[in-house]
Amino acid sequence: MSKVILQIDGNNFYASCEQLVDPSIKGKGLVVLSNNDGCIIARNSEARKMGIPMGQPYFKLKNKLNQLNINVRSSNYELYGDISSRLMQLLRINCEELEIYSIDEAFGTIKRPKEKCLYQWGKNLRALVYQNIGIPISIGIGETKVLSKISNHLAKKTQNNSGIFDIGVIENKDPYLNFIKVDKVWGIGKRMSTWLKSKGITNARELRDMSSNQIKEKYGVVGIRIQNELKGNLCIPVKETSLDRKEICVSRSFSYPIDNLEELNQAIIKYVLIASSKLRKHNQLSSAITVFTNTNIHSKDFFKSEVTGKINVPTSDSRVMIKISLELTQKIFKPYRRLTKAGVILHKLQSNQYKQKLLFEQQFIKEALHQERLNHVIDQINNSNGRDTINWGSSMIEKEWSPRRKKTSMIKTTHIESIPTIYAK
DNA sequence: TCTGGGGTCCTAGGACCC
DNA sequence: TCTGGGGTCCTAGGACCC
Repeated sequence: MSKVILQIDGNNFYASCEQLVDPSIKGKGLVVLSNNDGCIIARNSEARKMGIPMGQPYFKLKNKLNQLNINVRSSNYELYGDISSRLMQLLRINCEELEIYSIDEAFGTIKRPKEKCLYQWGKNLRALVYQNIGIPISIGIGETKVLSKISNHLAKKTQNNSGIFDIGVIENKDPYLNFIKVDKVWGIGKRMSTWLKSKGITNARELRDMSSNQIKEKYGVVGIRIQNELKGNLCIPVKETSLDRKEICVSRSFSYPIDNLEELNQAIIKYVLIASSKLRKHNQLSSAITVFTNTNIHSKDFFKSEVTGKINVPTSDSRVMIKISLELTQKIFKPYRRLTKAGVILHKLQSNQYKQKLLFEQQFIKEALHQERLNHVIDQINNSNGRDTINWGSSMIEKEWSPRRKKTSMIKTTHIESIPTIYAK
């Protein structure tokens, strides 16, 4: 029995979720837009067949989408997050280890019984997920993460595998690796693939067989690991997902450019509140904050500015973080710039289990505990009644610059009042 | 007119130490 | 003109991912 790596993902995940809650759009073209209705970030297979590309700005394709009668949805992360956690729960039961890699993707491990192909096992899991969650998945199986990724790709690309591919039982992988373009290999991005192509390396098989010295010289351990994984040597282990994040980032584009400090302050406060409540949800504390802002990245005089500040005593207290962030915001702000985006990042996160004891006067401790309880109560109210039900006064100002989301599916799986009504005939 | 958001990991180089 | 050698730790930024 040998351990194999699984790579499992939801097919066209966001689009599948939208179709799940609105079956009337099944079989028709569908695209999902990014925040601010900016870009196309997901499309179903019908839209793909009609030639709708990924990542393109919505305004450029609006007419085409209309002509082709393709449905459009703003992204509804609350819905996708809920479907995702149901999916991951089910996968966790069916794998030995599970690493949740992103909202729609996980790596897992299971034991392979004596060189046996796991096709039937995968087929059963796929059916189970479809029956219980209602979305289609693809399963790639291989000796390493990089190979299981390639397997998953093959599962999607080849017709007769019906969403499952097991490259682990294939002795001569060359024909399959020849088929995978080098820039499709997991870990090879724009820069590396440009360099590889200049060296005459165009597919995964050639990357596997090229001189490792050459890779090492240019890309160090990162490059070598990818090559080794292609050879079947496990270098990037599956690590069971801990919920301890290393950073928390909250950023948004504005619906229109802003150029004054007040509006920037309001935005930053709002993002700090979201970030700090995430932090508390994970029982973590932060000891450094970055605030940043920038103008349109596509404009000629692109401007960006960021600054990081330390927090002396690690905290998850909204009030403390707002105070520090506003000082930082002063520093990043420059007048007469048309700012289109801003955000905050919390760094150096630690578990609040080891919270530094505040060895100061009784009064100080009392105040801190008080504040902790207040934050907790605010979180509870917002969690059960929706974000922004109750919040700090400074964040309640009317925000015209808030991102646009005009086409959100109203149905959610996390609010009882949004559950659709079904009438029996 | 309009071009997303949230992460991880690695490395080079600076600050500081003896 | 010449200006040690070796560590560690931290940070900023690059590259990549979905």
